[in-house]
Amino acid sequence: MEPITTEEKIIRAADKIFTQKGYAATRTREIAEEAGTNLALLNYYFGSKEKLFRNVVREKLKMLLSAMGPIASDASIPIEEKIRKISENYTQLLLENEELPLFILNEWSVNKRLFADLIRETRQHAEPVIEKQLRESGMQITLEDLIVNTLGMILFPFIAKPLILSSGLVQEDQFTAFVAGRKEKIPAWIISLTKQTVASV
Amino acid sequence: MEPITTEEKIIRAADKIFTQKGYAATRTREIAEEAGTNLALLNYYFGSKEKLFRNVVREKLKMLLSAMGPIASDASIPIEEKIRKISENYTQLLLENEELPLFILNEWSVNKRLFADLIRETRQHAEPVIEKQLRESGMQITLEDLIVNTLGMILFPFIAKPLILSSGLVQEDQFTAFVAGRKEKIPAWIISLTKQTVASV
DNA sequence: GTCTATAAGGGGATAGAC
DNA sequence: GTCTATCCCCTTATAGAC
Repeated sequence: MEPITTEEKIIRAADKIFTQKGYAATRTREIAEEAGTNLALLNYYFGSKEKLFRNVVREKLKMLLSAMGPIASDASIPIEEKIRKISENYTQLLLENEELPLFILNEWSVNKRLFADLIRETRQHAEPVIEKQLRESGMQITLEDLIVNTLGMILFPFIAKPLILSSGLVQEDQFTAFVAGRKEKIPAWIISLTKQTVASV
Repeated sequence: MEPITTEEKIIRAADKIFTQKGYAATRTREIAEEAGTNLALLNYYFGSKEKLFRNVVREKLKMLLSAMGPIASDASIPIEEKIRKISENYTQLLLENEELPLFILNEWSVNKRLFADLIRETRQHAEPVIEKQLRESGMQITLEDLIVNTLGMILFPFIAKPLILSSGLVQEDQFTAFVAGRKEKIPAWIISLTKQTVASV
């Protein structure tokens, strides 16, 4: 077991505070305090608040995309199995990082340039693979809708957690069970809505 | 046509800047400039940045909830019709206020106390009504899953818009058509997944 | 009601001792 | 590598003239 370096302590503190409060509301002094050190060392190691933030976001974004990319772009995995695995992986990841999706999506909307840079490093290009599998499977849904529905079902409970709790729809101590339960249901739901024929109005 | 008062100009400017940047990143000077006035008047009318923010959030939250509440809590509307109307209303509202859901959900997660206060003023209590309709309809889904799935399908494209555009899944100039198309499909999707029987694994 | 000028404090960053 | 002290700009808020 390596001792934790000061640099690592700062990264972990930054991770925690930035993810909780977002870039703008975060004070570098608070990160330093959380890390058990001081402001000068933060700048000594990372140069500036912004550089430290880029560091954190890069890791978080990688975390978020790597729970999906390798599975989605593997042509040997059938599409139903992909949905099952992604639902499982993501829910697991998010249960350990509940603030992750809202943090990433919000910072993304505020700072599109930063993410445009980072996404170029990380892209997986799974779309053509799934597109092909989708055509061959005869599913009644477009690629865009399939992906948006799947991600929405998985991510939305975490994004809207305060609303869900405030409304009393789910009790705080049952939230984990709620999303864990959903991760089993989501694949079946997604399959069922790809069997949808033209709706009678 | 009434002339727009200074107070109203400030509110509109605050609405725009807060919604775009969030509370922490917003500078009161920028709101004043956007309103074509100055910092002193902002404090003359609203007392402080925070009070102005509460004002904006109250209206935005009301806007978000009123697109759903009155329909959801009306026991005379069948459940399928509710889903159809809510999908229609929300999508329309969000097309005119794309940043609304991410703004509200993000500020909510940062400042739970503020929203706890505001939600008490605005609550609709539609859950018991829908719960009853759900039991009588024989749909194979829980109330929580029905609501989370429906809201997720409607809201998620707007929340994840930068991700959806960056991935190339939808082109910028087709985003409106994408979500407008979804608002017709969502009711059918939701119905289809409530017909889901126990999945064979 | 509206403005200019300024107070008071917080924020990120750095100098320089150890 | 680590710390304390400090710089200096920017922010919110207010005083006071008009």
